[in-house]
Amino acid sequence: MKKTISILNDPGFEKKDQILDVAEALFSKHGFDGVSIRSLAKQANINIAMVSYYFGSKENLYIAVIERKMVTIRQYLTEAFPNGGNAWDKLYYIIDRYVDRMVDNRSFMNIVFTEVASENREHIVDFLSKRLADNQEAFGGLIVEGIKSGHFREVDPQLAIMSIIGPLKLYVSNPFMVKKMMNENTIEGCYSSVHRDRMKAHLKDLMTRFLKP
Amino acid sequence: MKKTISILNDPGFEKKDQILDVAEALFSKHGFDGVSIRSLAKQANINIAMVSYYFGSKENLYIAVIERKMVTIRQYLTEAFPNGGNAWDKLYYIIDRYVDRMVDNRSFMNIVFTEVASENREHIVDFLSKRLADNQEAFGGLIVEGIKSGHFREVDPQLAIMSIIGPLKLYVSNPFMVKKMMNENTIEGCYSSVHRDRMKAHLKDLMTRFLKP
DNA sequence: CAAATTTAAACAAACGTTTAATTAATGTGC
DNA sequence: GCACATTAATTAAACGTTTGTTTAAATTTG
Repeated sequence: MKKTISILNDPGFEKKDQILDVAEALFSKHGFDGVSIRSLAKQANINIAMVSYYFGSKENLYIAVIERKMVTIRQYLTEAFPNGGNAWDKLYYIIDRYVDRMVDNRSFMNIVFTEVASENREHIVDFLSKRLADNQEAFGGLIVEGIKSGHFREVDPQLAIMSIIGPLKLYVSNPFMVKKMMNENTIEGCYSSVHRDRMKAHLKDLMTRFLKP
Repeated sequence: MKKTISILNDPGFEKKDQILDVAEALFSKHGFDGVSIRSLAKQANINIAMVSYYFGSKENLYIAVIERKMVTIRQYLTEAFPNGGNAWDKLYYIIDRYVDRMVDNRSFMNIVFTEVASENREHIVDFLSKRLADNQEAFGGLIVEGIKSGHFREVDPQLAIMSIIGPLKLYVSNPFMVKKMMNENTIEGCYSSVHRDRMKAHLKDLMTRFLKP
């Protein structure tokens, strides 16, 4: 027995997480079908049988990758929203948080968007699209409120949401393109605090000009 | 021999194009590795050996899908640009055209973005990213010009480009999401002239507010 | 010792591709 | 226009690999 019997750790926690980390990165880059158990095992320095041992199957591993991050995403959603401030303050706040979350979880977000677009595994698609909808409603509700309170002009909330998520998704899911646009040599450089802040400032500026009456 | 020997048609033109049509749709939705020759042959109503017969290999078929559409894309780029009009007119014109092109070639654009993001096949990535860069420079040059002429305020051209392409890419590559947002039941409904025009109007509105001094 | 982990080997199924035989279409000489 | 040779198109079957998964033995751990 290698496992540490602890209330804090699941059995096999470290190795499972090590596999999940590699799996997330690979699934994000090459898609479900583009990742073989053997290549994954090689990169994670494990025997190919360990995937079945820990997760049962490749599809279960894929689901496990998603569910692990879903816990994090759910925490985001239940986080306390700042009470004070008007619609503008709330919008700026949520943009800041959203950029950080998307950048920090960009591998995962890639998997989510790809999975939802492919419509291959119905139950996963349903599950993920609900979570995406929750996220978008956070923006949507904010914009509707802002319009009601008179802080924002009357815009189509859904197009407003797309104007935030669109550029941000482009930023986190196309490092090759972004590298060129940002004049950076490494992928990490693209997501340094400099460019993050640049994106935050831009999205806030863009939405300010778009929403102000 | 079935082929019609004609200057207008390549030998086997119709069947090749029939295979390419199905291949483009499937590669777009499931990715290169997600498409098997057998499933493709079934959907295209051909024998599995026909892919090798016409294209040599699966990867060559993939390249053929890309190259076929590249001819169309190149035509777009060499099209005459309207001479009259100021920076605003040109911007509105190019947005209208770009939305139509992206929507009409959405399967292909999906393949392009996925391929560039995966960085799997270096020579294809290089080739495609150059074409993408050309497209983006069309926007970029326009914005820089507009700033110089005083029609636009001084913005970061690259972030401006991302603000156009981002929402548009979201629109054409996530029909599942868009179906919900647009309250449409079918994918075709999402790309009807109604929603196309809606997207055009929105992007023009968005950029107007973003760029006006 | 006993239970959990790790391993190498083997499994059937699916993969891309090739083969050899068959069918369909065209060109040629008359 | 017809028979025949030729070339192209199409097929079913088989090829060798790679796939995800399982097995049974070996190793590590408590």
